[in-house]
Amino acid sequence: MGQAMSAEGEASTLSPRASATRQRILDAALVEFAEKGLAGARVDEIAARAGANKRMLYAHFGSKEELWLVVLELAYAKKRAEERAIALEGLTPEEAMARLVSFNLRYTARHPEFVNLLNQENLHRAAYLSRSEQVPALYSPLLEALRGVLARGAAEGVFRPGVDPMQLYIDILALGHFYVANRHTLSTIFHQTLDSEAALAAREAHITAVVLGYLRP
Amino acid sequence: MGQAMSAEGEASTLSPRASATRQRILDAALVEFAEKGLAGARVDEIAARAGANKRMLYAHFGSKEELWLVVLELAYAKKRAEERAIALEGLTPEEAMARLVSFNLRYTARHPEFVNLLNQENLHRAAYLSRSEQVPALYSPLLEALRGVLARGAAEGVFRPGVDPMQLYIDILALGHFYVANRHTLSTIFHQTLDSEAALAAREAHITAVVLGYLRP
Amino acid sequence: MGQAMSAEGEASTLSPRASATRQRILDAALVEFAEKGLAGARVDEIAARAGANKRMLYAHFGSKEELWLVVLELAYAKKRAEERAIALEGLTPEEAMARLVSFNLRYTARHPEFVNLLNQENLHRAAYLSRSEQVPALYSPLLEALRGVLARGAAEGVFRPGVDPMQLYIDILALGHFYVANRHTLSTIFHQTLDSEAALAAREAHITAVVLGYLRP
Amino acid sequence: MGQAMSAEGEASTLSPRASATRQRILDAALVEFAEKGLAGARVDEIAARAGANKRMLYAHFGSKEELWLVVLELAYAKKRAEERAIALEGLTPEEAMARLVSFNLRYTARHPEFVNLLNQENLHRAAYLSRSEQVPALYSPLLEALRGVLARGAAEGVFRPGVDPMQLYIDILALGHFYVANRHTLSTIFHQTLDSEAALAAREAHITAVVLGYLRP
DNA sequence: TATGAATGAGCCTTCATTCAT
DNA sequence: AATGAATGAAGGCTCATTCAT
Repeated sequence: MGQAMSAEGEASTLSPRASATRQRILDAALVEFAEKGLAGARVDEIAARAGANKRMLYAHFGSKEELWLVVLELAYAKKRAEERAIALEGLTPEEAMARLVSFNLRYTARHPEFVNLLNQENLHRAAYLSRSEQVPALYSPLLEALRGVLARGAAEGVFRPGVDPMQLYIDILALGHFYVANRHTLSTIFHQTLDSEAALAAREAHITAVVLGYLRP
Repeated sequence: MGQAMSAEGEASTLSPRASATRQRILDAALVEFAEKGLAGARVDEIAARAGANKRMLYAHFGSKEELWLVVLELAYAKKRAEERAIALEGLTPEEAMARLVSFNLRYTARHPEFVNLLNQENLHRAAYLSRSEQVPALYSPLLEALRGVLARGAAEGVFRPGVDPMQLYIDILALGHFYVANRHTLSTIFHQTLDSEAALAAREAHITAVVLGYLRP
Repeated sequence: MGQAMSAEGEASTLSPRASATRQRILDAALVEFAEKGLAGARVDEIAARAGANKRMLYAHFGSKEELWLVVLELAYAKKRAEERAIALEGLTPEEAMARLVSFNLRYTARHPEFVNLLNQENLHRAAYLSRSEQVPALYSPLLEALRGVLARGAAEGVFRPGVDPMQLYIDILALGHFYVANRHTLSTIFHQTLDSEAALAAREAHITAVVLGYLRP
Repeated sequence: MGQAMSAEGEASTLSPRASATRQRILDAALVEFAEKGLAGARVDEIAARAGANKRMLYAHFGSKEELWLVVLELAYAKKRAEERAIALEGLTPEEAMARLVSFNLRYTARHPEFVNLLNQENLHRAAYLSRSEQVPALYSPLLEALRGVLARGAAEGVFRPGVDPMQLYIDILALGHFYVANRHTLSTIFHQTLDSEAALAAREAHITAVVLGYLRP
């Protein structure tokens, strides 16, 4: 993974030069889409940022909307790849849960583009994501892993039983994602800066306590 | 701010006819902005939906962006007005908390426009909201009320002590708002419909349990 | 007729100013389309020629292709209106036929735009014309009138019997239209100028002789 | 002219492979130009149809417009080659004339690309053809042959005297070419299919009768 | 000879905004 | 107060053509 995982298959058939151009366009598109949204993003701007010709964007991706989908898929894949790298099985249930909570908050904070992408995609009622086959496939293993941790915790008597893994994963996403996604409006209405490392650490401690507190038997 | 302020403020100085036109434009703008976002919304479409002339839109609001701000302020004000109507003081701490959690989920589900508006505004780093004086003022009383409930619960021994009311309120918002805001992508990646009343009721029960479970001493 | 017969109905509902703009766009479009064809015509150029804003073109006609159809319909309607004004019934059969032949050659020569329009439309396999309801309706009366002349001539013993009016009308069109439509390539391959009034008069005499010579019993 | 000249001229100096590529481009260009016209034709599409690289097209022909000229010249040359093969001298004057009429209709019907090419070239006022030295040279012999037939017919008392061979040849072209070139619009306005073999045979009989009927003394 | 990648100009269309009435 | 017409500046996309290999 790591390197942004070029829409597999294509990379191998492209010349190094074309592949590099493609990647620069993807990088630029991610920035532009995250900053301006799908409707607000400008194709000219993406091309300029990529140091590429606009025509190349169309040669590689066909349209602004198809480019959006590829960017979205890559963003999901990248996050899931990092998340998957957490070896939940080797940790105590509490530790595993804390790591998941922490990872999601920290990843989101490190990658605010991701939340913007998701918000936009939801504005479009997931019209693009629903055409993706690869993204949903990324989440089945995650739910299974989470189910395992919950079962283990319940068996060990450290977690309450009967917790729905999907609901809990949504909680984990929500507690981190919402904070980051809404940091600007929240900062405004609460007259506080939520972007600082201190604020983030406080949030991390708090939401870890929320999840673990809830899971107590 | 200034002339971009709340509908009520101006209503008194406008003729009934002008006031009605203004209101129809606001209603239409809310729908259009919520559906398409700020960049995606079309001024023509708003005017058409409002059954008004485009020129009127400019006469009343000056520009698309100022219209956006007014719509946003009204959306915040409306939600807070309903939330304020919950008489937290007359309820047990647990009941008060459950009501807050429930209200926020249900309101958001009833008004998905609101989440779209917030997402868009965050995309713009709260650039418009930060020009509003009205909205932040709506949240100080809320935090005070919440602080009261937490203190009461701690004093009665039913809540853990030391809970930060702002963090908790963000949790409450997050657990409901994120679910609704991301229902399309979540439905896609989890192969489930999250829009149904049954799904919503399940979510309501779950997040109430999360908040109250966490608050246990 | 005369004045280019604005796509009826609409004219009455448009303000004089809008109607004038619309007409200027139509006039400009006819020139541009005739000179460059549908694909070669430039919307910018049409707007500029019309002294209008490009946006107006879209407000009135929706797209370049819809504009094309309107221009085409008007061109047909205009020619048929003039042709219809020939009172065939009051003439001897020979005279009526000669007038039809002559009119078609002269009209085409006066309106070379018309042949260019038709050629383009045929290149597109009549894709636009086939969406028109008004144009085909213009030709039924013509065929009836021609059938009447042929019958009269046969009855009087001056025309051969059994002549198909459609085939004959196509001949009349062909003998005039082809000459004008292909005057540039014909001039080139025959090393002669076919555009002059003298050449046109010679052609007129010749094709009249052809048609009447053929019709002899 | 020069390097844009006929395929044969260059074929001898090209490698077999290059020659084959050149020919495939010409074939593809004929199809594309005939379908879309000069402005509507796409260089990418021609190269793709030819299974060749776009760069090859430029290497062989220099530009889209020069390619157009070569295609046009070849089309003329091909038609004239077939027409020349009719041994007019060995036929009776009537038979010779009938053969010419028939050939022109049938050739045009078999090669509708040719009429599209001519129409486009006329749209451009023969700008490309006028740069050709080859094509006009093809038509002098034809006129001479036709003049011979007419003289023979007049001498034998079967044709009227004084017929201008050029005018008559234009008639022959017109009666066939116009029908084929305008078959789409004619079918539309006359509510009839003119493409069928039956329709074509009827046209053939009719225009033969027209020409021979006219030529009667 | 042949190719894939790249380019810049330009095309059709749309937008937020303003003018004239 | 309200309207229809008009505008100029992009915006997404495509084209003929050329470069680098």
